Amino acid sequence: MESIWSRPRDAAPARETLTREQIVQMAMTTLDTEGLAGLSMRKLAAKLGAGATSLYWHVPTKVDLIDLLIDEVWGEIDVPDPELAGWRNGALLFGHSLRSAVLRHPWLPEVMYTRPSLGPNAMTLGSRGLVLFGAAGFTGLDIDYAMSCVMSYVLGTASAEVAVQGEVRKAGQTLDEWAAEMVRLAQATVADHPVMQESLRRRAGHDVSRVHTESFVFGLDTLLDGLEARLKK
Amino acid sequence: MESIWSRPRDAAPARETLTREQIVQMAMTTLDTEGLAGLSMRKLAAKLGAGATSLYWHVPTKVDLIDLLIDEVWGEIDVPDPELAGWRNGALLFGHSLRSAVLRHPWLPEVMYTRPSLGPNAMTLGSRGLVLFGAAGFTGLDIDYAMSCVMSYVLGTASAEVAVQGEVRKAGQTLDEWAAEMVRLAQATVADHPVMQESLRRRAGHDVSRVHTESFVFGLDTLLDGLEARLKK
DNA sequence: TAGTCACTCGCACACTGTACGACAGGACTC
DNA sequence: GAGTCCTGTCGTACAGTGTGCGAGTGACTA
Repeated sequence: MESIWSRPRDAAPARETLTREQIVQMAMTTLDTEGLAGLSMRKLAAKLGAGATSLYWHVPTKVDLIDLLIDEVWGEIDVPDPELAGWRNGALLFGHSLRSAVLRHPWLPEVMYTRPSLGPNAMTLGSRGLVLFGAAGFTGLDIDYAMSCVMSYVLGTASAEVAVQGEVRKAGQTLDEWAAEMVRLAQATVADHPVMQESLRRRAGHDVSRVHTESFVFGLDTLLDGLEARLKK
Repeated sequence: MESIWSRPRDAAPARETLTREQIVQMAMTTLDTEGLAGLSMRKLAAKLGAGATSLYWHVPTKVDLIDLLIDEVWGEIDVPDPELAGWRNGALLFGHSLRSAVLRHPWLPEVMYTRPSLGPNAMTLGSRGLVLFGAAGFTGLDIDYAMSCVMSYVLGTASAEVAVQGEVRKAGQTLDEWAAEMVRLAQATVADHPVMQESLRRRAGHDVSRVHTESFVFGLDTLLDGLEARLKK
């Protein structure tokens, strides 16, 4: 449980100097544009006009830096107040906010499942989420369960979504070009999977990213329906 | 869309020789016991009594090797025939099978979200899943949506679960020791998050891995409830 | 016997995270 | 003003990484 959150920060800076905030921000834009593989301490330092090992004064290790970045993302998500939106609307908004954060930061799934999130933003995200599902009427452990099943679902779908987006970008195609090639290639590959072929044909006509969104909404609605039903029992 | 699946395999071997299957299997046990960071081509080759670069005759790159390993995992999951189990029971069993596969191979989340799965086992998994949800009564794109929301939910929860397990193992504690320390530490850290503290206190009494399972079942049931309700409309 | 193919492997390259210790400059104490 | 500390920078070095290249070896075929 030794983590960057449990160690105290240092006092005030003295002269014109690198800051942890600068480092985090530059790392964030690097990650967003070049992906996890594009982030090295040397390159990051160079972008900041600093020597490679200077970063280590501000940040203990690269892993800790990434923990900071993850928590930064948690800070971007908004969890509505159930008083204002109602719990179901709030959960819906929360889900969409969470998904779009993952889509904005496609490197997140690659790193977030290596370590539980214990940073300050993760904490307030958790708190507000619990408030939301507590307001819905859940009690005891069910509050936690309701919160975490919505969160897991959203992160799961969004993660899968960025996986195909990453593949597509690497191939230098548009999503629809990729999907089309996928269908063509499937004629040969999945010859013995008629059910799979049918599924591919179903999607072929539609805009790929719309299908992704629709699929996401379908699942989220279904899950919230299930939660609502559970409340009425 | 250039992937290891689209390239043809080579002909028969000649003399006593390394095989792709050996490599895959050894890599699998290494990954399961030492994690992703413990797998390097050099060390893997050494375990097989081979030179490092010999592996590259059998496998194009490390990334491709990992693709093979991922597909191997997909092959372990069973998707029941809806004729035998009924769709809801089938989906339940599928979910549990999927979750336990992730728990057996905790390195999976770290790699599976970097690229869509297109291997043969992924295909049959997909096919059988579609059959299952087709049998439930869904039609058109809804079949795909139903299938993928269950899959995303299960993978999402299981991924989060292995994240805390990994942290715990790294700390060399049992799950419950870790949880206890977590609660203790939270007294200070989350002082301004009373809702979070309450949640931690709720869990404190219970066996941690039982709570995980319960949480998983709660969400899966809820999701299937939602799907069932959708069918009746 | 010669040649070809399947396979192995040592070396080398460019790159990684980061420990260490030397250094510089501002701020404090005497 | 002199000395000392604390904050911050950075060059060098180490142990590792994935993998391209080309030389080598054994078995089979003509």
